[in-house]
Amino acid sequence: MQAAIQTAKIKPTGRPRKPEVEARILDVTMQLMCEEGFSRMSIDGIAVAAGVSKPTIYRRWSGKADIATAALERLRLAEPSVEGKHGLDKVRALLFNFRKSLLRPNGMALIGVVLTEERHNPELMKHFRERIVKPRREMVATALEEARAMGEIQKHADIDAMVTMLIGSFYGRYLSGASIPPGWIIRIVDALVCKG
Amino acid sequence: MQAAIQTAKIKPTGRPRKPEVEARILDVTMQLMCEEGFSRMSIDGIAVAAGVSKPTIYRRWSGKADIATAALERLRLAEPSVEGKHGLDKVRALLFNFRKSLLRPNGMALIGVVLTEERHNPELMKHFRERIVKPRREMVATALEEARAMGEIQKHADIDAMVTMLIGSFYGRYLSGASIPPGWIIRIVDALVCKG
Amino acid sequence: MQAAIQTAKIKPTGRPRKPEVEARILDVTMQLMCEEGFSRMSIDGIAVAAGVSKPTIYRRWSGKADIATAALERLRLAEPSVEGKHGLDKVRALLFNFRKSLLRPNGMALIGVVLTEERHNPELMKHFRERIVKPRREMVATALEEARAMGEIQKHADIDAMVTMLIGSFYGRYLSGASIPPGWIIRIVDALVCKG
Amino acid sequence: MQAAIQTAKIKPTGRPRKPEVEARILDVTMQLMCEEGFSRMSIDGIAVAAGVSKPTIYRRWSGKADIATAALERLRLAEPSVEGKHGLDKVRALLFNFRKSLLRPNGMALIGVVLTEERHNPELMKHFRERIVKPRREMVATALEEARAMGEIQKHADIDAMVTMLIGSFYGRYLSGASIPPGWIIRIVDALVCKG
DNA sequence: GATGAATGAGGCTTCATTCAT
DNA sequence: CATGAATGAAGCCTCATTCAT
Repeated sequence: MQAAIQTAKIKPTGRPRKPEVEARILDVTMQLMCEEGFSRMSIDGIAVAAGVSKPTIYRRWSGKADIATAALERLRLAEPSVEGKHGLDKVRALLFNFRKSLLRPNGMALIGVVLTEERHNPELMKHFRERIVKPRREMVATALEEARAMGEIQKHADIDAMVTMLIGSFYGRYLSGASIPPGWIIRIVDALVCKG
Repeated sequence: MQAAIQTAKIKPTGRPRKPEVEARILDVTMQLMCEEGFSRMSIDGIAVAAGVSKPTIYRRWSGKADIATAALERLRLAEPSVEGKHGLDKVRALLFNFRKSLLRPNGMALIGVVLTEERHNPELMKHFRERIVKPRREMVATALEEARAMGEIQKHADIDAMVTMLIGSFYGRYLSGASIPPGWIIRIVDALVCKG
Repeated sequence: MQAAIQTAKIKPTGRPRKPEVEARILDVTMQLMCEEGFSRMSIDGIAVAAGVSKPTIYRRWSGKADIATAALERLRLAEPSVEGKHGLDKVRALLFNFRKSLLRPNGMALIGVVLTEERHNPELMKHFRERIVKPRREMVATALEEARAMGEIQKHADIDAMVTMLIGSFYGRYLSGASIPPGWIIRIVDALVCKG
Repeated sequence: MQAAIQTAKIKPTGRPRKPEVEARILDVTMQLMCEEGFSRMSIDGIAVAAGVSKPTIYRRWSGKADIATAALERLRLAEPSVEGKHGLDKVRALLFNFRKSLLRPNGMALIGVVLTEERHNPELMKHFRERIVKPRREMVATALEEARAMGEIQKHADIDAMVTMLIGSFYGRYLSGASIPPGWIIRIVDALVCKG
């Protein structure tokens, strides 16, 4: 990290790259990839939408797959705060955020892309897992552990399975064609909790 | 005369179609679509792999989207028998079949395709839901109802949510990057059943 | 001619060709050729419009050019009667007929076709000249000769040039983009006749 | 600043276009269109003959019809000088030039193209009329008016008809199949002039 | 003889990528 | 470094023609 900062201080020769260009290109790439899918997304389209020329893109990345990878790599799970919530309430709050992100336009499209491209561009899936899936799972798992500690769920609950079922239920619901109302979150959490 | 009309098999004139061609084309289409995705799949590729010429394809379908739709439309949930099982055992058996189909090469790819193409070719998603998702959900739901009747699960269990979570957990698991061992089925069913 | 009739009496073996089919195909061919031009005209289009299959066409003619040629070959200058007219009046009547045929939809299109195809299918131009151009020219020339005999035009008038100018003026007028009103005929005939 | 704006030749950025390419493509297009007709002419053919790639063409024009239109739009009546001639002499000189252009290889072919394409690409006919037909007609008309002023032709001569007949006679002659010798010009002018 | 099916060849257009200022 | 231009390789689709009943 320190090294990186030092490097940044070396005055680069030649015309420096405008830093916001990079971001704009990757933003546009992500958007187009979600809208069109990887194959249909064109470098031309990215260039036009980002307001740059194609060589400007190729100077930074080596090809279409590389750009897409970079766009995915930059992804962070932008999770709104769930401060102040605890245990199952926190779980529900996290799932509520998840729901919101899925309901955004093209909210599921990225999953389609990484699945479709898994064979051709495994990097995409890899980054998607690292940047999006894993953090979310960890947050939910932590909250569930807290709930367990609080006695809201059983001592021997299979937290890993629970995380997967909670999150997976959204995919399942989407693929079934049914809408995902806010109440869905109540239902799935209830389904896991014995109220005997 | 009436009889004649009723029974007359309309004699088809002209050269008959090679009978197996249709199936071969659609098989190949489905395979390529899973391997490459809709966009990358090419008519040329289908023609070569099916051993026919392109016009032979175009005589039957009007274009790429039409062929893909036909391939999906032809899909049926080919569910191996779960005869003799009942209640939760049947649920587990059904999920075991599901697992097997997902673990096949490209088992998840089709989901990627329909998600990616949802905007451009909504027909694909529609058929996927009708032919694959819905039948499977109904089978699992029926088995769960049976389990409920048998007292294996609670009276007021939210069966719809359970179906979605069970099936969805496979998607969640796949996207997490973890493998899906046979024991997974035990775990997710257990997670839903109170063993108070 | 007699021989032909005798030949016709020989009972042909096999299923006889429906005679009106031939005519229908050629009619359709001529029409499509005028509407679309030779290249754009398709055998498929002819077959569909004539209500026959493509091999039915290929059994009779050897290819696209052959069909087009046959269609042109069948053309006859269908000149409405100008009986009772003489001299310049007859000339004007003939030109009036000519005008009418040019003003029909696609009236000039055939000329476009034969000119465009002159290099690739010289037969078309040849038949067009023989069946259409030449007969019309001869009729006009004869009428002009009559007019000369009647003293309506000068003794030494260059009848060949006059025919060409009269007829050609319609092409010139069409290409200029101006309409061709009935009065046009009066004007061009007047232009050739000295009224000193 | 104002001055700067006014005089500044906008510095073009990026790789400049090879300068002669445009002209070469349009030349080739015109030639192929005359030789083959619009339909038979292919973009591939143009690209090869012009020594460029197809995208180089598509960067400049939006499609086949657009290229053809551009080629026609670029046409100018390249009329050799008729300086020093006046009245009917000038008319004859102009017609002599016309004759020469018609006798060039494919001299009539363009007319075939515009006629054939009139329905599908009316722009072609429009440009042909504007660039070629109209200028020529105006030149001939002007010369005829001069001749009239000089007393070479009658006061009340129908100049518009005369122009059309003179020019049209070439089309008529061509379609008749007869050659167009130099003497033709003498004959048609004589035919219009009373030598009583 | 007539039909519907099949095909090889080719046409238009676009894309990812590289070049030349 | 950024740009507009150029390109080879496909991709989709259609056509003239032939095949097999």
